[in-house]
Amino acid sequence: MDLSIGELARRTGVKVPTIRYYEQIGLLPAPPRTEGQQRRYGKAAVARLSFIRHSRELGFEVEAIRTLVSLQDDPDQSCATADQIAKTHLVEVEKRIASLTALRSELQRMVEECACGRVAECRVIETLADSGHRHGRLHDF
Amino acid sequence: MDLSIGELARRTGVKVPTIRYYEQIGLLPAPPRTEGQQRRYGKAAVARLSFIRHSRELGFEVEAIRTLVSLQDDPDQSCATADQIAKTHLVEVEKRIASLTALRSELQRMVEECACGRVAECRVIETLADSGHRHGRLHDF
DNA sequence: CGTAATCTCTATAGTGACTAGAGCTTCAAG
DNA sequence: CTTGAAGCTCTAGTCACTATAGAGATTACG
Repeated sequence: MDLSIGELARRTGVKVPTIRYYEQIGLLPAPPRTEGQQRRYGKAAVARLSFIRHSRELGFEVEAIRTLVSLQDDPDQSCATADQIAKTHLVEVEKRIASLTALRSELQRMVEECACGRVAECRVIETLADSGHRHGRLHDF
Repeated sequence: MDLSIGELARRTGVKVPTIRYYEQIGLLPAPPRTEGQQRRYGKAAVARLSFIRHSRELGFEVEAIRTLVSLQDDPDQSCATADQIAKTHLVEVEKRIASLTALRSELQRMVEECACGRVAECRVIETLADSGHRHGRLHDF
């Protein structure tokens, strides 16, 4: 096992520049290099990068992952922290689902009611122009 | 009706710097100014900014909104374009919901199975470390 | 009318999590 | 030994804002 960055990328599904970026921000440890300064990775790197990737797929932020990987490195510790991170994230995800579901209904209504005539009668434009909506945060998806 | 930027912000729920940003990127027209160079807005600005805000809430990207506002300004045009934008977005939203729902199940399973002992037996960490997963795109939330 | 509090101005830089490009060097195959 | 893919560093760009600094304008109150 002595993988180039490209090989590691292929095995983990993480792009090459992203791997270098993770190293830069200290999420992935700097690996040994060849004489010509090319990175060479071992099994541990594949495991850690897979962990990071899966965590990102699940929507965990890099800061949360930083905590999770440090927990993983210290297996005698209590996992209450990991549990808490996962629970918090679960709440976030549930909020997003609720928000997107509301959005879907609104879009469906917009599209169904659009008879595709002139804009003057268009329900899509009309719905968007309608300002009678709660003022929540904009980024709640 | 001669609103300061702060007043406009309060009425539409869009933050002051965001309003200036929208003007900068040409989403909101530059309003007239007082002698001291302060922006003053009328009814039309309130309407347009509400439109923009609601569109953003619904997850439309700024580029899509640019098209939508130009459609709104030109009410004799066909609304097929607006309809198309909404439909495309609906498909996107449905994908996100599906993705998040799958994610929720995984998180729920993780959290439920965590006995909160040591990290060595933690299901949260274990699930994340499990690399036996499909390689989809990372940004599909 | 004076002054203090608040608001607004511009400009620049920072956020998160990458992504893209330039211009070079190294490595593995033939 | 040559070729060309893959690697290297570094900088800048993405999206949609958000934050900060330091100045000037406006408003409310006494």
